[in-house]
Amino acid sequence: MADQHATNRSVTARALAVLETFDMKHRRQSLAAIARRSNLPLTTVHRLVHELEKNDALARGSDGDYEIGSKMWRIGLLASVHADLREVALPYMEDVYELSNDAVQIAVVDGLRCLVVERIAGSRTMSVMSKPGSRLPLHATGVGKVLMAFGPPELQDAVLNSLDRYTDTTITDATKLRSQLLTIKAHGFAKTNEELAAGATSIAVPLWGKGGKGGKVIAALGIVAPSDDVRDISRMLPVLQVTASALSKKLAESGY
Amino acid sequence: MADQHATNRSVTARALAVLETFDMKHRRQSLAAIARRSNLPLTTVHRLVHELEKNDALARGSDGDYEIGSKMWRIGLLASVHADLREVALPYMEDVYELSNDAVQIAVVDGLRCLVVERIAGSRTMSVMSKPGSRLPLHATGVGKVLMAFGPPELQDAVLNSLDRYTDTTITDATKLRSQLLTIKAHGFAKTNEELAAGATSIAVPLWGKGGKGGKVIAALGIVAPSDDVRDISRMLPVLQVTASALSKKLAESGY
DNA sequence: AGGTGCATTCCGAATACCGGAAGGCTAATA
DNA sequence: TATTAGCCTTCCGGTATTCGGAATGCACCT
Repeated sequence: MADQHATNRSVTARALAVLETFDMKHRRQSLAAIARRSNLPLTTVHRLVHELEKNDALARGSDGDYEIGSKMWRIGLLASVHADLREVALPYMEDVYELSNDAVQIAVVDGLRCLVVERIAGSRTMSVMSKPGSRLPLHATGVGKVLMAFGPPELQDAVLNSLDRYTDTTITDATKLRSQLLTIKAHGFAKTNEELAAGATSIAVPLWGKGGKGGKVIAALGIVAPSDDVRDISRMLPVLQVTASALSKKLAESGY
Repeated sequence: MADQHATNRSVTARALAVLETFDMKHRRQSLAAIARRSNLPLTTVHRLVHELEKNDALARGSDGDYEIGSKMWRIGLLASVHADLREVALPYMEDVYELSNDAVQIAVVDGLRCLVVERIAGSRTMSVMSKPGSRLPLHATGVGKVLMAFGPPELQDAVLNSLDRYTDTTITDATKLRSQLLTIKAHGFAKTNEELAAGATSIAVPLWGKGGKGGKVIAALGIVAPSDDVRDISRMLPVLQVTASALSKKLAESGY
């Protein structure tokens, strides 16, 4: 199984595969590294990478390594998550941060993961895990569980089908999680306790698009706090709910 | 002349051409619109767009229109302008903003234009022209003139070769601009007065990478203010210079 | 009912892409 | 200095992939 790569992939798909070998941990890569990570023959990558470089999609550092070019950046800014969601949500997130002083984040569903669209936090806060652009597991984060709970059944089934473990409190039992999702949907918020990383709790609520609570959940808003904090993270629930309600309206206005 | 398009372009180039038809004014486009704007046959675009959609590079709205997908956004965040420059510069820019209350921006050279990497400004400030990701002319902006003045001669020649006019004070005389560039290089800063848009002045200074003032200029930091402001924009020069110096060191540290 | 604009499917022909093989380069090894 | 082990690059013949015109089906005007 596992995508026998190479053949049977269009040029476009291969080119994208090349671009996808880049991530936060691999911002600069040698030609050979790209070839390895993309499962493509070296010569093929060589050709593709040159083509991409010629078109400013990749840039080449002085040491010969490749990196994502500025054209990719410019194009990426036009994505809806950025231009529509992030742009509108940021001021609201700042309001929440003022009150909580814990990391505030907003996320959407992306495939079977949860894509962090924006995150604000004090300089010292928590893991590097959830930078904007990170893709976290749906079942082990507050925002993720909200997105699952309010998402389509197909999504739930697919995710429930393979629940990776990250800590010893990660919920990996499908039945248990499924019932938790029902509770979340009923109560309108989700909590996690050290399910992704030790020492971190989180709480999250849904953001609704056009049609308000009758419509669809388009994103989730949540905060992450150290689990040894004497203040209970639940105290922030009302703030999150009020903010989510205001933000939802705003998002609906701007066409979401 | 003028790229007879179509033939003689690789698949990769065509795919990128498709992506490039998107910009701030065209965030969502129909298939036909993409075809028109990319100068590619409709069927060809149809195929490419499908391929891109299948790979999450494009997404399709409910109305059938296409938009840039989240994958593009994620990849774009890895670009050096974003992850290295913007990330480091932002706090410094905020300091400047505190003091000036005018739009603060940072830009790099991108081809024959000047790419706005980040900009902070009060909600009411100036043109929409310079959002992050915008590509402004080099010869009619403060940051642009700095980048030209300290840039390689080839860049200067190329730009001086066609100086578009935007206002009646835009400098379109190559000789005049060339001498101004010398002054800028000597004094270490550039000013503009309504050269890109009526009612706006600007002032800008260079940011140096590794090697300090002996090294290369990697970006420019500037502020834009209404030209009818009673306070002279030049009062901010010292602040810009001090900030630029501190920021340059920081950039050098983080490998720039 | 005819016209315009858009999206989609089909298919034969052409060509742009594939990727193995071979050579050149710079370090590290012996 | 010879030897290995990386990496990057160029070459080239064969074929799989892409190309795009033509034709169809919409939905919306007039």
